[in-house]
Amino acid sequence: MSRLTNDSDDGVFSRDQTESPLIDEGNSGGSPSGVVLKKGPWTSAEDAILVDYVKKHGEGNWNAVQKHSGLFRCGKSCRLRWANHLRPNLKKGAFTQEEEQIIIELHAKMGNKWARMAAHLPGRTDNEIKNYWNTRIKRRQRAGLPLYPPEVCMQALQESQSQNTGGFQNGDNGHQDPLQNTYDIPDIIFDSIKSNQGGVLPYVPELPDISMSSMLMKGLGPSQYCTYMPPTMHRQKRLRESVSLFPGFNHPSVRDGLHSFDQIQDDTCDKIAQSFGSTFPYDPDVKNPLQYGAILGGNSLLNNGHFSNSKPGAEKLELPSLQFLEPDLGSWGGASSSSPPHLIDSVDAFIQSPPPTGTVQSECASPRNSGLLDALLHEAKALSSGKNNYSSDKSSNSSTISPGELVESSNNVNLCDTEWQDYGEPISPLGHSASSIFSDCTPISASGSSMHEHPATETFLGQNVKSEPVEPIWTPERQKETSIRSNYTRPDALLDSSDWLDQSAGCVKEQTMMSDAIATLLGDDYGNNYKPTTSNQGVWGFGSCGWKNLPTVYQMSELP
DNA sequence: AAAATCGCCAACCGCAGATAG
DNA sequence: TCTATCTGCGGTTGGCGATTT
Repeated sequence: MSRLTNDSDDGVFSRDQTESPLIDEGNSGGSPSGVVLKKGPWTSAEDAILVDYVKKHGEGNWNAVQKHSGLFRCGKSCRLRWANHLRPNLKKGAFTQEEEQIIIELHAKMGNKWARMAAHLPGRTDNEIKNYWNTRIKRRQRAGLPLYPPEVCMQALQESQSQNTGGFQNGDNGHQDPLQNTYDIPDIIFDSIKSNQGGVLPYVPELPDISMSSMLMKGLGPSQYCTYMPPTMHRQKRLRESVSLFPGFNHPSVRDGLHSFDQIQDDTCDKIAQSFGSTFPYDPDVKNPLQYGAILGGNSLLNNGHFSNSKPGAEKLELPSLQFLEPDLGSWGGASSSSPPHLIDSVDAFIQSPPPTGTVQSECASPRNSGLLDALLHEAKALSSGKNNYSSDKSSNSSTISPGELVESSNNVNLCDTEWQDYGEPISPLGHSASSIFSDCTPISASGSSMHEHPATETFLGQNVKSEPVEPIWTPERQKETSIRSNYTRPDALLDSSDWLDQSAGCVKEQTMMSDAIATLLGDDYGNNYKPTTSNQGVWGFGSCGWKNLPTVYQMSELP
């Protein structure tokens, strides 16, 4: 048959090897002589040969291994085996928490640059990191959790702001030490922020519909909006995963009250869908982050009555890095009538733009295989190209919320507004008044109707917004259940139970949805390992104090 | 107890850049 | 300058054990 079996006298080839030798397709690394090269798992004998060869000849010239060692493996396979398993100083076993944190940070900065990431993790291979990340993606997506902890995004934004190097750096960020948190964020993001501070709200009628919300949805992971989550996962499993992802929930005090944490997500989904009248059909083809953003914007448009012309089947633009986003985007993108949670809306409102009018992606194409935040930055750069087009002409963009409306909306929620002012307003992590987020996320119904009442029309920012409940399964019982559980989505919500009643009841009539959204947005690693840093608090008002109100929000949700 | 599902891991594949001839 | 080869990287697949239904 081949040398594969004939030369087994050296002990290299085990029985399983000779039984089904695979023919190397002859691509790079294949045997030029056409000998049958083995594929599949390596045996210890093969490992020994390879190790011995490398000891003698050093790394490299992998194709010569087959020629000189009698090892019938292609060069690529040898290199891979050596790099991933045989080379010295390899660290085996599960990633430590520190390593995981580093990976998260690195990925936030680099994207899917596994090799670069591996360079920052001694003893770890790119393959390991890649596998870990892919598993993490699956797990968190299934659990409806954001991919990145908030502090990662906030840190990225914060440090980018402080960096202020005045230029968008090239896509190759890997040369910087991510461990130093030198994230490369285009200044455009912060130009917008500064504009907000100056009272000149960015209004970008001609900008592609890339918004901070979409950026956040990407950066934080759209998965916090579990609406796209495939409903196939058993609730118990989701509960398990949720708990595993929220170590804090293992605490008895929390766990005892968490009779069905996964229900939170379901409820969140229900509420969101209910509130926005969508089932968020899954559409894996919709990869357009811009459309994604447009849809997000569409929500804010719903809120303020200026509906966007984002529509189903809009241009499909590829994500620079699809990864886990694809289905997520699709879930949103497939429903023009649907809207994501309010949380993001006011972000959009500040960097709102018309729906994509062209192939913006081509203008801001991220480097190949870039990661989420990476792609995010490129989008932002594209945004920057149109930044100068800011205009106050509201009429030119029916899809844009006006600054005035935002201010107005902010005033509707004095509680949140005040808190944010106390902690750094108007600089918010999202580049604008955080209170506007709260206000937007906190539908103030003039009629006082609650979301669970399926109001045919809700008043957002003084405008009537049609709400199209999809699943008439929302019940007061479920709402109560959800509200209670919502308190557990952020462990710290349990800590503060005294002052929330003092808060304006008018601020929170419909808190549940928002709290869920925020919980999903922050709850993940917040409850896990989010240790607000001083810098976080100081710059963003996003530290523990900055979110002081969140527990209130949750607790308020328990109001009858 | 069996089937289904999932997570983890290892390995392969294809592409692209670098380098040598 | 062109071509072939090597090397590295990222995406994907498949196997296997564990867990769940």
